Amino acid sequence: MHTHARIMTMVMNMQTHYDFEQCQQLIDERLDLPFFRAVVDPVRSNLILFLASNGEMTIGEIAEQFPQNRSVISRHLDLLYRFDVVLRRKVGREVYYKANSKVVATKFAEAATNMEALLSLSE
Amino acid sequence: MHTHARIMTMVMNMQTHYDFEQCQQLIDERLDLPFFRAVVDPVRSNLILFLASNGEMTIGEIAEQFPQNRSVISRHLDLLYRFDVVLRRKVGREVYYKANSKVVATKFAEAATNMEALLSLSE
DNA sequence: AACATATGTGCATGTGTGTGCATGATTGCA
DNA sequence: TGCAATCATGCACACACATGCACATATGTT
Repeated sequence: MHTHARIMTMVMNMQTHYDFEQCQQLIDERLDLPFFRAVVDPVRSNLILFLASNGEMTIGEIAEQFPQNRSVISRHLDLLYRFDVVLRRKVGREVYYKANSKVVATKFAEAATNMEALLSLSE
Repeated sequence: MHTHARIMTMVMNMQTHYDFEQCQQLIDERLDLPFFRAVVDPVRSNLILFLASNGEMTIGEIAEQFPQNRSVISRHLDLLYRFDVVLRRKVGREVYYKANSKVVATKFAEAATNMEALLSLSE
């Protein structure tokens, strides 16, 4: 085994014992909980995919396709907007929403990478 | 551009308009919402990292390090166990828990891949 | 058997949030 | 200006769930 590879393995398996506070901070830095709590929801995840596949639509058009009330859809979309998950623009009295797929995909990819790194502490 | 590459691009960008029901089913198949709703929680995500870094511990030992009551920690761990996020074994009257890091990392990686594929419907 | 320790569980409480209705605000149109 | 359409928001209600206490259960010890 090469020296370089051995060192890399040591670094990767460096076993650290984090206490509660350290875990708190690491999770906070590497896992965007508010984002995931917004996305990992039956209605909102459905909305994201729906917008990603159907393109830009108004709140009214979207709400027609969902069992929830229009005001409920409006609030869900507003929440997703605050997390940059969807984009919106106002045209007259209508508000058009569309998925911000890149952000969602990136967030999931980042989380996967970070969790992989965080949990691979061996032991 | 090669014919093969052109076809791949077409497939990847094939634009499909899913209705509510189809989105519901696709999300259900490709995003394990119950799993993420279990993991994406301030206390439970902390527990996972804590166990991943500190190795196997009893409920009492774990609870000493957390602000929550021991019974609360017990219930959180039991929930994580039901999603295969942690492993446990009973030794005498003590219950030892440890992180099932592989499952967590795999789930996040799968979700990232699936979301990337689901949301890359162009448009 | 009697007691101590570790954990599970029933219960009450508080908090967050999803939901729909009613209403207000904004914009377009006649 | 008056009216209709679209959306935002205040409000009440329901429900899920996190929490801690008290107690039950299981196991070890004397």
